[in-house]
Amino acid sequence: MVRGKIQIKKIENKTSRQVTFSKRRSGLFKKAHELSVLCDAQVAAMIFSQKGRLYEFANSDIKKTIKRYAEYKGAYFVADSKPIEQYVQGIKKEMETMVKKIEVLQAHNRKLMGQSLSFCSVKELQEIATKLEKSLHIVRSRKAKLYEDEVEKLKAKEMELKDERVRLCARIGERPMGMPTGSKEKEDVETDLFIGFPKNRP
Amino acid sequence: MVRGKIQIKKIENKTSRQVTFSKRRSGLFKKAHELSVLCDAQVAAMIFSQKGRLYEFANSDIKKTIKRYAEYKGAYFVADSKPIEQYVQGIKKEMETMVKKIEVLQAHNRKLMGQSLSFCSVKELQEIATKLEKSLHIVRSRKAKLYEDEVEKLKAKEMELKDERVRLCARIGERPMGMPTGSKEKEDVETDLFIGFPKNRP
DNA sequence: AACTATTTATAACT
DNA sequence: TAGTTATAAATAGTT
Repeated sequence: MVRGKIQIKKIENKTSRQVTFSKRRSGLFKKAHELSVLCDAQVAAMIFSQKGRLYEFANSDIKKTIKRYAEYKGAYFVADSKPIEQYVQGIKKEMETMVKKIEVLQAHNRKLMGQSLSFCSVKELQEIATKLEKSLHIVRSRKAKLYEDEVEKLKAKEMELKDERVRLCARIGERPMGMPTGSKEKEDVETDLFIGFPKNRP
Repeated sequence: MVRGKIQIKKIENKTSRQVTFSKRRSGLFKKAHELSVLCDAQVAAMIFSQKGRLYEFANSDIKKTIKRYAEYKGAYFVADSKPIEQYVQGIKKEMETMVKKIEVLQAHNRKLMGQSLSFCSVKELQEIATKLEKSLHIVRSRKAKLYEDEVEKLKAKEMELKDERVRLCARIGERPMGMPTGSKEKEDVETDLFIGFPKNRP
């Protein structure tokens, strides 16, 4: 039984403090629940016991409530929560690496393009020149190869067309005529109609 | 006066709902305070009214309590709080841009180095060759200029040294002797000590 | 965890 | 919004 009103100050007896914690905690959560239902409010409560154990109540998703709280308050206070912080740090490091990579590539590019040579030594210039010569050689070879291939292809096509012509002439004139243009006259003559004795007969 | 126990369900009358909200809210916070003091616990509570107004209680810094809660729970749930989310989004976009930039630079570099030319057209190859020729020309000119400068410098130095020699000789031999090496023998002869009659005297 | 005397909270009203 | 009061609800100390 309650003998009188209690003072609101820390309960020194460990056992009764734990008991009171348990009772009042459930009382608090009950009240919180009733408030949320009766008044259609969004309520969240979190309690850490002395031992560090967490007890929580929320009528809706507590994370949403905390987020809403964060937005209401400006949200920055969660900025340094560790995992995100580490994540952002990781990204930043990656970015630095990228920036350096870009700088190196740009420098190399500039030199290959004949820019920013003011501080190059003769040796360095010689190296660049050698690189450029090699590249130029490769590019020219490649270009030459492409031309060569093209010529090959055209030749092949030409051959194909000639064959076709032979075949077609064979079908029309009943015998092949795969000769170059020069021989055409002769053939024309030979296939002309002729009345009377031929001139070249004895 | 209380006529009987009430049902825990939403109070439909707006006015009494607001009154009850106000009373029970303060009751809840009072209980929360008492719990925190009596049992030495860390307590935080947040309530959003129907109108969206925030009421909060915490015996210590509420932000610390929420942080502790976040750590206890794994902290990821705050990852998409808007400002950080936006920040991270911004960084990611920047990274994508960088990645693209690197790819472009690398592709350009490769071509300038005579690599990955397999899918280049003749026209493209010609453009690359032209670039390389220009670069090579610039690099060679630069190299030539450096050599030229070097030669200039050496010539200047030579002149300086000659002048110096003239000046020194003038001080030692009391008259200038800025002649090339060929005249040296003669001067040596003339300044040698000589005992007896000179040969070239009549 | 259950009991219960008493305090505390609060619903209905002013 | 604040005060009053009858009554419900919570709970301190105990078993």
